[in-house]
Amino acid sequence: MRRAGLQTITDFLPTQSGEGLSPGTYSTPKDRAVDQVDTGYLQSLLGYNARRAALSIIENFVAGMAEFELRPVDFSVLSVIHHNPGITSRQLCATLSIQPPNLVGMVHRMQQRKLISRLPHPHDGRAMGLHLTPEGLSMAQRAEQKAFKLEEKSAERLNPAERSQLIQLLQKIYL
Amino acid sequence: MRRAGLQTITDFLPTQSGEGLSPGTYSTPKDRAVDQVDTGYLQSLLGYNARRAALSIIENFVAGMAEFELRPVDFSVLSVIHHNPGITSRQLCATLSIQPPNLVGMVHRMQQRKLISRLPHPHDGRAMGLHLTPEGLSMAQRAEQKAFKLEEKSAERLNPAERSQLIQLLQKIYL
DNA sequence: TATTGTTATACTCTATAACTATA
DNA sequence: TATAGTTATAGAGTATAACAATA
Repeated sequence: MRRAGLQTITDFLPTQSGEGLSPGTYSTPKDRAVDQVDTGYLQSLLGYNARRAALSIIENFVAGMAEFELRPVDFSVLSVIHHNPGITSRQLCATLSIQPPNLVGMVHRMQQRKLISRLPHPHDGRAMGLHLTPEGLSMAQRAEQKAFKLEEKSAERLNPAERSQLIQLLQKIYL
Repeated sequence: MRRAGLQTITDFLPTQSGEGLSPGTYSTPKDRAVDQVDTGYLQSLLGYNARRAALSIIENFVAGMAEFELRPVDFSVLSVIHHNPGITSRQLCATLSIQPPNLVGMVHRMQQRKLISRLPHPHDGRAMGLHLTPEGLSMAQRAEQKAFKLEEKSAERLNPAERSQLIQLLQKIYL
């Protein structure tokens, strides 16, 4: 299964922070072994750190949400419907940057699990409104509670002020 | 191609920050349309923000590195070899959390592009040391310079102190 | 017996094209 | 003509199993 693969890095990257390391030239002795790998340069890159931290949190999240059989994306879908009853597939896709064809299966499976129901849209005959069933609501509430505990675990080395500042800084990047 | 897909969310998630929103119960009128999607809950989750920020940076990075034909992972491989000449495939895999079979092709392609060379390991006949060619060194230097510019762009709304604090906080999550 | 590098391969995720029904 | 939802499908990423060569 690929979900465990979220711990893999494969995507990461960028560039130097304010006082970062110099990209300078390195002498390359071709006959010496590397005993300790120097990751200092990558660790000076914001993108590398963001990716690594995100993967760490996701890994923890995946493990903790296994009991509900919810992948991160499933949790998000459930949660967005929870807080936006009647939302359409299209709105959900726009909100979570999911391609419409890729949402179809997720919604279908959640419907089979009796977590969500699709009702006619009040004034658009093409669309369907997504709602939680009582079971879905119960699971959303329990999953959100669990998510809170998992977040506490991931951020255990941050105090409340740091945690909220971290979120603020992250939002300055992408919002 | 999938690289563009990095803007897709699919993975995100977690839980509530210190003073986050209440997961509480919501009334669900089944006959009303959603006009404005409320993303407040997800935005209170550290993991969601980390994932979104990482994707934003990656998207910017992918676009900016296109001129070098380097994906983020290629950049990281090149950069780690740059700063650790003679590193083995195995060490590289451990450093970047790449599965060994998935590194083979990357190394092979970079070798074909004359960016890296593989030399016998000084005291382990099974292993090969990875080194940059002169062309590889030149590209690593230029790419790292470009990465710095791209990072400045991604973090343009952060001052130097905020940028370095963001990195510190991220490292408290995963290190 | 364990490890390095490798091949082959399966599975998951993501994107695009094209269709239908309705607006 | 444009949009919501859908089907089919291609492509990229990631994982595991198994092997030869060397430690």
